[in-house]
Amino acid sequence: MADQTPSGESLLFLTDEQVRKGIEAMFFAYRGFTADPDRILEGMDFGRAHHRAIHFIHRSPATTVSNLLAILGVTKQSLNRVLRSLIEGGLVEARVGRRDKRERHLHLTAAGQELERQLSDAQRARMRAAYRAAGPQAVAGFRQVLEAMMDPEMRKQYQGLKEAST
Amino acid sequence: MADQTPSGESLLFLTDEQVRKGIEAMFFAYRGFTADPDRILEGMDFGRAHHRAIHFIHRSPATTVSNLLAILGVTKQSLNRVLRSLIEGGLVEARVGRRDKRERHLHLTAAGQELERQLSDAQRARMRAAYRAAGPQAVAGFRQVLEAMMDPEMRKQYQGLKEAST
DNA sequence: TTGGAATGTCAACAAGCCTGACGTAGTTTC
DNA sequence: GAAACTACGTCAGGCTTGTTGACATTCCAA
Repeated sequence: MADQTPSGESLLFLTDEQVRKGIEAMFFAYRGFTADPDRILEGMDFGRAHHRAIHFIHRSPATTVSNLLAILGVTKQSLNRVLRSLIEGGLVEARVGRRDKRERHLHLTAAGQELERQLSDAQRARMRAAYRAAGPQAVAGFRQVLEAMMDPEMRKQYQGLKEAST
Repeated sequence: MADQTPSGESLLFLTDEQVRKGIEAMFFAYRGFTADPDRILEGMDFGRAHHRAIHFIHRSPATTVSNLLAILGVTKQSLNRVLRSLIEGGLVEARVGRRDKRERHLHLTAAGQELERQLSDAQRARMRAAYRAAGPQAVAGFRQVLEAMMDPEMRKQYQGLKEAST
């Protein structure tokens, strides 16, 4: 574990310095990415964790707790706290499963949908502005690199959501 | 899928659904992005916050606490705790400013440099693999979109670091 | 020299995540 | 129908990272 000489991988097309620049870009961009929803949520009793839950419940209505667990990658205790406050706040409804009564199927209430819209409008606006500034080709590259950066299981989750209807 | 009524901004070239997909890509990719350093740090007494501090001290040696504050976007009290443990751990050295004795100039010790290399090697390896998988053109797009996504002040910080030598 | 601004430190607390242990209800297996 | 397993919830306690408030030191300018 030593050499820094531009041997091996470095020859491809990028120096360590360029890669490092990409790392910093991720750091700063992620801050921007979360800034708008965070601003909206502050003052309410909710935070980023609640936003994530709302996002994926919206995306996959009637999803179960354990499904959400797998997507979010947190412990059930942690998710449970979030879910409980969302349910108490009247944003999420947990319906007992018909086929399997152990399961809870999660749905956004009207208020939940409204907050979801507010949050994702803000986040989408920034995203869209960035897309517009960078152009369609850049967007394709952006998505490609991000996808390649995911852990394999995460990539599956991500791709699985693509046509999550059915 | 759903409606997608191409009203308003959607006319540009992307549906809401496509933008949403980009949002999820950011979420999952950021998890991968931090996974390797997190794994290395766990077990040590340090965490992600320490990694960030180490990264930017490495990047801009002799930087001051308030400079680091501006880059990291946390409160000075929060940064101070991180810095203190890094100093106690012998990874960072804080030298009192010569011109202005109120300032502390931050440097990595040999041990600090070693950890930095270990962390950034891991992170760069993933980044480089993603870059390689996606190709040079995708990388350019990736960087363009991320840059456009930053808050303006963050973008300045980011670009200011480009040739941070002098 | 006195007072304000800049810089950094200490103490206390909150949010959000974690592990571990346990409880409950429903389902499956034998 | 009993035992084992599954999905979910909860209590207790801990860690990291963030926050605010109060304070010390240093510099500079009136």
